[in-house]
Amino acid sequence: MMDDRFAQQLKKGVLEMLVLKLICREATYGYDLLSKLRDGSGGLFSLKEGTLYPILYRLEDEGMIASSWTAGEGRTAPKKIYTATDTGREENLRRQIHWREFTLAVDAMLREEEK
Amino acid sequence: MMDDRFAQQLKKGVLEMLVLKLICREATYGYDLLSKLRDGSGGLFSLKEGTLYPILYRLEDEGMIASSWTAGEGRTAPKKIYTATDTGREENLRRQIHWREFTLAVDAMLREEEK
DNA sequence: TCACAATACTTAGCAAAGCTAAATACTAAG
DNA sequence: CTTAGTATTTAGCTTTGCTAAGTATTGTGA
Repeated sequence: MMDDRFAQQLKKGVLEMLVLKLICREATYGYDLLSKLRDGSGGLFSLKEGTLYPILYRLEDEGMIASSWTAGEGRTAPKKIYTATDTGREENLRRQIHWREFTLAVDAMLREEEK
Repeated sequence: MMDDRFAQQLKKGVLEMLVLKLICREATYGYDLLSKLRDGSGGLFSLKEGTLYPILYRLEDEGMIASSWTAGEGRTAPKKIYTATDTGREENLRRQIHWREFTLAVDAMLREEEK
């Protein structure tokens, strides 16, 4: 498993982008996001709660997402459901576009021929 | 010009990967790397010296690159020339492979259809 | 009933790396 | 001799992912 400093640093920014994207896709809560990130990335984004929750608080502070509590349906503890705001959806698009431009630029630099 | 927190964070790790790559391609020195990064990325990686030099010291500390001074040829100040070591070349390949896998995984998550 | 596992959220503190800013030094040109 | 261009060094800040530990609720099984 590759989980050295390099692998860790690459996630900076990307993680928050993915969380925002997932919430834009469908309103959901923290613990569920952990599974979605883990399963949707082939294990590459297997976060501990301590990594995810601060991201959610940050996104909420910045007005990208909004939260509301729901009583634990059936058998589980109460959940804090997060929904994307309009600001969040705009920012989500902006980030995806920038991510695209960014990776294109990096790939171009990596591709340049050896001398 | 997009240079907010998001844009900044995306560079984490990538910058060091690109610097190592450029030195693997051809032995060179700090100030020259600044131009190569700026020009090769369409201005996306327009670093100040204070960003680049710590990367070089880190790579040297870790044995990825080695340095030697050359007297300023012609009209300029002395230069510290960096050359990739065998370790550095191996690590360079490893990082490029990981970068590829990483971006593929992220792109796959971004692509998943909206509900 | 009562302990335990599963679900779910919170918080504190650390480490890594990019950023700004400023200082130093050498050479050529005016 | 002053200024501009080249080149390296260093200090200190900020953001964000990481580990680790803790709290609370509910259903299940001994």
